[in-house]
Amino acid sequence: MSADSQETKRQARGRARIDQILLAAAETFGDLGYESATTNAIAARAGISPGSLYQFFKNKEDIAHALSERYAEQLSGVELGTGGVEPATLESAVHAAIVPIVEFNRANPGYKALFARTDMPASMREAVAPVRENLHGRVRVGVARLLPHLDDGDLERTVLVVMHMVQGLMPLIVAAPDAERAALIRELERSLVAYLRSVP
Amino acid sequence: MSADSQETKRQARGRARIDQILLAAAETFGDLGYESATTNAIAARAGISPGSLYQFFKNKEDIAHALSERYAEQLSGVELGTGGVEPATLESAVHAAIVPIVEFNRANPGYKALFARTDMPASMREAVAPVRENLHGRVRVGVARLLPHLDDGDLERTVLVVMHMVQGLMPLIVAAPDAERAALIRELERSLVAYLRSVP
DNA sequence: GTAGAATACGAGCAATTACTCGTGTTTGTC
DNA sequence: GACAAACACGAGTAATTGCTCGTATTCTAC
Repeated sequence: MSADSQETKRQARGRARIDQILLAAAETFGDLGYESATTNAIAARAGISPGSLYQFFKNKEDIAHALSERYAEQLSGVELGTGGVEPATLESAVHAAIVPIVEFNRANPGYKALFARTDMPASMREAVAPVRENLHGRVRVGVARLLPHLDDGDLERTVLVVMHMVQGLMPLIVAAPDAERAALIRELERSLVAYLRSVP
Repeated sequence: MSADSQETKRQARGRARIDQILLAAAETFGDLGYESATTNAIAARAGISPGSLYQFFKNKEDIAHALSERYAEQLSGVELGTGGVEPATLESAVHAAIVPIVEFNRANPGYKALFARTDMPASMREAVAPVRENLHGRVRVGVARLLPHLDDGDLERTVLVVMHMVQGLMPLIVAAPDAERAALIRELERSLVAYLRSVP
């Protein structure tokens, strides 16, 4: 996935460049969206030349993939629950998952440009697989704990519905002013709780 | 909004061309998405030259806008309820709205390429305004009837949440195979019913 | 029938953009 | 210090694409 097929031995300087580039890419994707973000703009934002960018990433999609891996790592470090303690209610379980997800989305403007989109060119699907799988797996575990009686098919479908409900409302939440955002988060949590309770 | 500032008097031939172009645009948008669909490809699909296309639309965005207007018209003709008869239950009211919306999405593959996207370039927002306003207004009427006690702010928020829940699940529903689609539609309806019942 | 408007063509322009390549500099290793 | 590998540059290239323009044909109004 990296720039070279036979791994090049990165120097400290090179690793720092990769960080710069991924940061610049995240910002540029966040500002302009994936397709409108040009590789030259990313390089400029990172303070390097276009040629240097391609020393570390073999193409634009490779940048998206690396960024996706980085987001997946960061997400792995985010607790989406009550941290081992059994949640008292469904409400508190949902709340404990939604709050950090919203924070993550707010803190990473490039995230939504890559993942919070319904239309995605086939080439991008593969690039963003790391994050999707990370989240999907964790949501499945959470839903299975809440609704242990579901069979595989029903569980899978419920997970998909939950993820799409969250994804559908997230742009609204992130874009809203502070006061309205709190209200929207309550709506999202309420819709999830109500939905999960309604599962037979 | 049309190609010319001082309206040109369309002949029957011209109106037929506009129909061809909008049909070709809808198909091309549906296949490739808005940005990847080239005007030359639309012209080719419509069986005309690029030059002819620009006799009727001043640019690509103008095509999207005209298509949006057409979708808005078609949607106006779609009954999103029980047709004057008071619905017996919340379930039946939701069902009566969701079924035709899903059908419309399935029948118009270009629709999702324009509207069912979370990231939308600013230039496109204006182009798709006709459809958004049409749907928004009708959903507001429906929600206000179901939840007459909501004040303006709560009503508006509830409408937004409902629309984004539908929009979030629609790609899943449209893409699913027949058997799974029926199950997903049930999930969407159940989540909407549960959410609306949970509104204080 | 004729003038003018509408329709039609398609080669090609101007701008954009992902990416390359020749060249030069810095770093790690011995 | 010498050598190779990593890093860096940025002008340039090939391809794409939205759109134009000169020209030719068809329709409508009178």
